[in-house]
Amino acid sequence: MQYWLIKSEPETFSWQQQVTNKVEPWTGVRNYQARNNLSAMRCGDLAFFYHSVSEKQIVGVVEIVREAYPDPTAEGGKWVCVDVAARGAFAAPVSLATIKADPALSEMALLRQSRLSVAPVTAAEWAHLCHIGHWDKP
DNA sequence: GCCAACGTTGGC
DNA sequence: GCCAACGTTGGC
Repeated sequence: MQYWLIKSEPETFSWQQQVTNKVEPWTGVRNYQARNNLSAMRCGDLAFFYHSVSEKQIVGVVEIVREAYPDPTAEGGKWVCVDVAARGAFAAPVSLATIKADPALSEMALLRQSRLSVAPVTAAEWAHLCHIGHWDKP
């Protein structure tokens, strides 16, 4: 069981759309490190859904429901995508400013490598963020 | 294989 | 809108 953080610009694909669609293919990743992270995801893994650019906050949680397969939006089968399903919104979205200000989260991949759109999250970071985001589902 | 030029992401 | 941090491309 691993934890992740996936980014989306809300103007491109938002949490609200994720909730409406329920299951969504996470396509469009064109970065090798992010692709490696996608490939390492397993069914049942959980990921934070982060709104980048205009909001810069974690807004909800998704579950990986289909492991890496060729991204239909890419030519040549070079890139992969996974399917994710909405598992619930953060009652209190956690902003990037909050994450930056929290010593317990200072080592997050999100901060260390801001351009990485699919990043790993440690179990400790996950538990801490769920706590301050008031997300108490299993 | 190196590196300058260019493009993209994402925070400010 | 600007800029820092990366990543990619292409000339040498």
